[in-house]
Amino acid sequence: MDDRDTPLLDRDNPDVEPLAGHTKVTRNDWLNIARDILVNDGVGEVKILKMAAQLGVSRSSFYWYFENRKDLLAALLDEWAARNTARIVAHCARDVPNITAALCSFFECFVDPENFDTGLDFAVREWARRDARLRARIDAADAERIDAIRAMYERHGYDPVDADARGRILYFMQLGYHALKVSEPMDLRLSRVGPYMHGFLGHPPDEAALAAFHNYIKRKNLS
Amino acid sequence: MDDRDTPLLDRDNPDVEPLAGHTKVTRNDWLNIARDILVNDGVGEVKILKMAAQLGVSRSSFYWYFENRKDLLAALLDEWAARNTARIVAHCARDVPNITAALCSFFECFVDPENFDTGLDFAVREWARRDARLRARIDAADAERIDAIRAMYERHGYDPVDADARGRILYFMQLGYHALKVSEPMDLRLSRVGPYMHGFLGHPPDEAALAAFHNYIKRKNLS
DNA sequence: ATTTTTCTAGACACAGCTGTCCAAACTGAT
DNA sequence: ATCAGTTTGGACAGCTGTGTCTAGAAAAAT
Repeated sequence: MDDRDTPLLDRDNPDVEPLAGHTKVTRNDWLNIARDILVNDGVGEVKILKMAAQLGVSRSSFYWYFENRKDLLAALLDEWAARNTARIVAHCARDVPNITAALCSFFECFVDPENFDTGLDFAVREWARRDARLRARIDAADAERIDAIRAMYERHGYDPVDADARGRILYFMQLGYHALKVSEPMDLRLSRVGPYMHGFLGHPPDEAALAAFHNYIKRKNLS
Repeated sequence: MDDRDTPLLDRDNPDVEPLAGHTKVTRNDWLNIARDILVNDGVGEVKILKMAAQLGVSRSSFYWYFENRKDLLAALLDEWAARNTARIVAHCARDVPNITAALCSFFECFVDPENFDTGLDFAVREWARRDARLRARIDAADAERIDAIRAMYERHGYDPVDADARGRILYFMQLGYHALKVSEPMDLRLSRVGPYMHGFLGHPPDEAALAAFHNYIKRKNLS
């Protein structure tokens, strides 16, 4: 069941400068392990006791870095907002020559886990089932994301009503794709981008922009 | 947060014969309330203490009807298997004149909550995240359901490979629809059945069977 | 060298949940 | 009316989790 190993700790990470003092773990370590549990097992399983054991550190050390459990969870939510919603908005706001390139920019978020963490996004949605205020925050995030897409369409000449409809379709479709955890090789996935795009745009996509997107994927070597 | 009221108890239900003895609750009451919590809040929240409070009964009464918490959860799972997988299989196995009618029979499961409880299905899937053996049981259920659909296609003349592909598409599409919790009025939903059907079949649907399906919905007055 | 700061450990209090045991209540049958 | 069977309540033990407080260890600052 728990064959998952703990994420790389800062003390074992060569990219992080050696921990000062007799520090054993960092705030980041707690956040990483908590996010890991959140994504894989749900909020309910984010337990200080369990994390302390996995980190090989006393439970009370936790309270040096966080006020309490709520504080940690709030930090995870802030990270979620920054890592997911903000990235989508930024990608949609990019100044690109045409709508095909704009959509490619949007898709970039979802093919690169560095940008949009789908696991985190769905874990937060699951979490919201037990928390009405969080549910409201998610609704706001969805609205903000959809609005960014709508604005993107509008900037490229779509009239407001059309832009709104297309924005929603694009967003729902993209999240639905991930909700079902479809797993297909990247080249198969890429082969469908053209036809999809035609549907999303209402006209054939710009081939140059499409080719650039394919290049981006190859360059980043995403599988 | 918890503005949900407890399901109708047998002691308040006029359709159930009055409880014998000084019985306050029934095994069914426990199951109903547990299923309710499972669907809305997840397995983690299915707590004997909380349920007893909601039922207005002592916690130890629970142990008259169930061995322990695991026993209750196992009962819920058995119900899930019977209520969901078995219904799909039964609907697919029906002896109907043509493939259009067969697909309509399949769809019946999903428009009528009496047949297939989507909330329960997804709650169980969520539950399985923390339970590898349950995950295996779900995989088996999915396989069984898909196989039933495949057999349905085959009975109506589709060759094995084609039947398999169409079976998977139909099943994944249907579950995906519910995963996204799309909420649209039934008439709008119905208006799309024809076009969908064409896609699922590879040829236009039989209009008579389609009309019969529309009638079924109206007769059952499902919204 | 000592003092201060930073971080960790251990003990304690407390709350929530499970499961067991036994007594009590109520009903239906004899 | 009593007895047996059925269902519930209350007390107890035990486990897991949170949060607080205090002492201690190690490095950094003076």
